[in-house]
Amino acid sequence: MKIDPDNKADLSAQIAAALREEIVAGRLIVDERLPSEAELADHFEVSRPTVREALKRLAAQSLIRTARGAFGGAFVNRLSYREAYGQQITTSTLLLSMNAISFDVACEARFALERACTPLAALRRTPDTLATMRAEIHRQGQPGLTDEAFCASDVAFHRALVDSAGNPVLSYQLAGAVEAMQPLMNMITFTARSREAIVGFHTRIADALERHEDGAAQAALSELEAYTLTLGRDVMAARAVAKG
Amino acid sequence: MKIDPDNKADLSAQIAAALREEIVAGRLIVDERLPSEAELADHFEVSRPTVREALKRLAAQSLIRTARGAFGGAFVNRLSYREAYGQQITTSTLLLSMNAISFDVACEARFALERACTPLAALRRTPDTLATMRAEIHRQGQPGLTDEAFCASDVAFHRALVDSAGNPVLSYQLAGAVEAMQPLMNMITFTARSREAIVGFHTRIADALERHEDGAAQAALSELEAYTLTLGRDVMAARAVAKG
DNA sequence: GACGGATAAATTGTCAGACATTTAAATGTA
DNA sequence: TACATTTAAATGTCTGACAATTTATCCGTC
Repeated sequence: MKIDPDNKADLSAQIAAALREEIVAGRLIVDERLPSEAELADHFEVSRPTVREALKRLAAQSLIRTARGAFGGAFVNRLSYREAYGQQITTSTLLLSMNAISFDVACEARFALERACTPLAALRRTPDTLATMRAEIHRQGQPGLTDEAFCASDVAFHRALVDSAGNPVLSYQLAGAVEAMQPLMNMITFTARSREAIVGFHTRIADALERHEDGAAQAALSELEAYTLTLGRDVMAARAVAKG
Repeated sequence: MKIDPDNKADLSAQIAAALREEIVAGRLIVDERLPSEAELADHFEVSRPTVREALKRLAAQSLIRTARGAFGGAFVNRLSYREAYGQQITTSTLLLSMNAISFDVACEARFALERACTPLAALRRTPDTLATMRAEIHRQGQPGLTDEAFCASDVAFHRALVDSAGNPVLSYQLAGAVEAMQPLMNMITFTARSREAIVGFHTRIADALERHEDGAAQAALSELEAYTLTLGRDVMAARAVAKG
């Protein structure tokens, strides 16, 4: 574990980078215990608060976990799908909200990614994932459903669609993307009018997957994309009018 | 900005969560300055080191940046594509390396994602992205190329393919995925034998995109996937023999 | 010998105060 | 006005201490 030259950057950032490199390169393996804060401070020739700041940086990325008490300390954390999800959703959400991504671009990316799943989903969809999709479709048809609940159900449906592909790596990549784009999508589903149409598309998708028909699923997804795009443009136009 | 109840979790984690929520919810906007460390310590009724640990957690996620000096402080950071890339690659790489993802699953996910790009890439590929792909293909054919350089060129080619789709959100999602999976892929391209075949597939893909033929590009990608899968299984089998 | 509770040790979490460093604005001077 | 100096505000770092937590060990009792 190498030391820091006369770098001008923050010491805690340098130390965090050094430890991160050890972990990423596999020289510190999962569940291995890092030296104690005092030992690290001694090794890097800095004070304990500086070491602690470095460790907190790693903890923020879920690279380590800490335990107090004797035989406690910092341990290399096995990054779970769940934690990775959270990281990705936070990153993607902020990236989209902070960079003025146009609705069209986000929409295109989202549906392109989802269409990547349908060939596998048509092949491998299980009674379980189909039941989940049907349940969400049914919920989306309930009259008393709030807008928030409808949007949440929408996310759950698409997540089930992605999970149908039976590939956890794919699920990880896409669930984050779909969830991050949901805030952008929400504004357009906030009308009772469009719910019926969306339920129709969802039903077509579920039906197609149940019949193992990839083509039909892709077609339904593409039409849903086109419909979403139209609604989005209408909303944008309405906003422009309201503003001007 | 709410305070912390009698929670047992670390104070710095709680404070970081509170500030993160402010940023994600948009109540702290880009380039807005956070209160100084002393003011935050006063507000949350904790010491300055504790506040600093919280701020370092946010800095690790690129949510804030800090500047020293008068009128310095912590500012909400505009998350750039570049930073988001880095986050995603780190997360994805660790997720894959720490969770015993099978080669087949990773391979399937990667090519499924790439095939999601070809319809758009066939439509929008530019002379620029085509030239990049051709240049990388040429490099991959050089006899003296090291294995590391070949793998790097392979990544660059696939990245150009993704960029051809002309959708930055898609590029962000996929470049991270492709790059994270590269270490898994590397072991199988470490044979001179397979280079020629891979160059052939790459050429077919570039040709297909140049002719705006999505179907041919998808076919070439699928064959490359099948070939990669075969090579991977051979390597695995050879390893099993060597071990047993 | 076995069990249970007090004790000790190690480690992280938190605090207080101080000093160093950096940066930009304010001030003073030619 | 232009330039150098001072000043103030903020982050970066250090020292030392204490609190809280957890495990292992020791010891007495049954």
